[in-house]
Amino acid sequence: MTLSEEDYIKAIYHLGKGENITVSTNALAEMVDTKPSSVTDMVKKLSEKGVANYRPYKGVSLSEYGQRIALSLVRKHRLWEVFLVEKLDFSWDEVHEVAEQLEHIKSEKLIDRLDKHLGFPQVDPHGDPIPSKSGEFKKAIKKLLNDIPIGSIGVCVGVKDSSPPFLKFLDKNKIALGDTILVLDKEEFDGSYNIKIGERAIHISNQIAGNLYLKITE
Amino acid sequence: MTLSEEDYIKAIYHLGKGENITVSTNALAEMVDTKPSSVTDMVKKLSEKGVANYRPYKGVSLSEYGQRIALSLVRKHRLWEVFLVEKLDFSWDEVHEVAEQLEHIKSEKLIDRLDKHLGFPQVDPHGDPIPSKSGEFKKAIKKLLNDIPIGSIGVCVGVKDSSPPFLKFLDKNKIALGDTILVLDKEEFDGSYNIKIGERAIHISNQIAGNLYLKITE
DNA sequence: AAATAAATTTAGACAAAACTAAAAATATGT
DNA sequence: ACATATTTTTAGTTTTGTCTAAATTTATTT
Repeated sequence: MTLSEEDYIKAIYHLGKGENITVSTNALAEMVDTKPSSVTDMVKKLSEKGVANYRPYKGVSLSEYGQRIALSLVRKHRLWEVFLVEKLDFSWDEVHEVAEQLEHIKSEKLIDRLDKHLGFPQVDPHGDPIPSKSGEFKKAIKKLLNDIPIGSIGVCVGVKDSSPPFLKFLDKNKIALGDTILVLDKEEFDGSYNIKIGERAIHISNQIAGNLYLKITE
Repeated sequence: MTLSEEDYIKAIYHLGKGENITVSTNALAEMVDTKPSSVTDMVKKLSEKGVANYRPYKGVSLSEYGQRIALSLVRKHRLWEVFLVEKLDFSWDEVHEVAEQLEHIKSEKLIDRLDKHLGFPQVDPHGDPIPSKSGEFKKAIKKLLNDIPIGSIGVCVGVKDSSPPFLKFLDKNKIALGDTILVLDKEEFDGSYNIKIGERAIHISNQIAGNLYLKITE
């Protein structure tokens, strides 16, 4: 696959939310930052190659084969993101652009070895799961901390309330986006939580918990 | 610079041996695996861009600017090679193809961080020096072990005699291509050497030393 | 120094991936 | 249901990097 073809495949995959949903020409054009007419051309080509199923005026979806390719690209992308954060000290929000380039490197051995080097990580720095070599992976969902079962592990991916006092609280308690959080238990009395961030256990009110989004994989 | 342009720049650089030598169209065509007529086109473009100096029928050389680009590509290539060997356990001879792709990734930060992650290596797995960020670097030369000064450090890059008995000797003594060798001293009596391979000190005859090529940087 | 050989360039085409403008199909509003 | 708006496709160009074949320049022989 060429670089462009791979970009389209990934775009179809992401617009279809991982399910095998048909996506529109316009949506695709927006996603890959090009004109609809260019999308029509490319989508015909992908269809001829057996990567996608295209019906004029009806949209495109990925074939089995196309999905395999998409998952392999997602796998590469997320492994590189882990590498950038864990080994090269990139921050949470700097990795995407570089991973977007690295995911196109063609070498099976490279990815296998990278996976091993990183200790076979299950999720990327945004809490999204990394597909296995054979393409299996669990879905991730974003939920408020007070809405997920005790014992879950998730990655902090956002806040509901972004007022200065709340952000200040997070800062003071060293809770940052990208942190991995384990939900230890919940107090029946006031609905407060004991959670663990890395090696550090802390206690937070129900109100705090209700403003923290975690990404968890079931 | 596009991928193709970068490939040409690197080819001009390597054919010119790092010096600023004028390179022929045919030689370039062979190097980048294309037809001479395509080279003519590209070389005109590079010249217009200020990357190269081209005179019809006379050949091309890199401009100052082109040389800076070439050195940055060489730097990236060699750093990635170190990464592949040191961190991902690739062997000596598997790294080139993958590094050839990785060198085109565009991110200054990525390379700076990679450099740091690797401990600011001075040479790649083939014993070739890694240019600094600003483009300085020492030349490497290939010499027989019995032809280099005591105290030198070099990387084993080849053998003069490749007969089975000699290769067997190397194997038995765990001397392999890519090994870093320190020349400790030379016996006046028989011209034999004490050398250190990694942490291991061994003794070899002058005849052995005369058949081992090391790459050293002065 | 003329004749031949080799290297290089020019001219014209092609494939990939994009674009613009116009046409066709589908969707929407009243 | 008809008119209009939106979406999508078609047709025809453009750019990048390549190619082939022919023409030109440079190098080598004799």
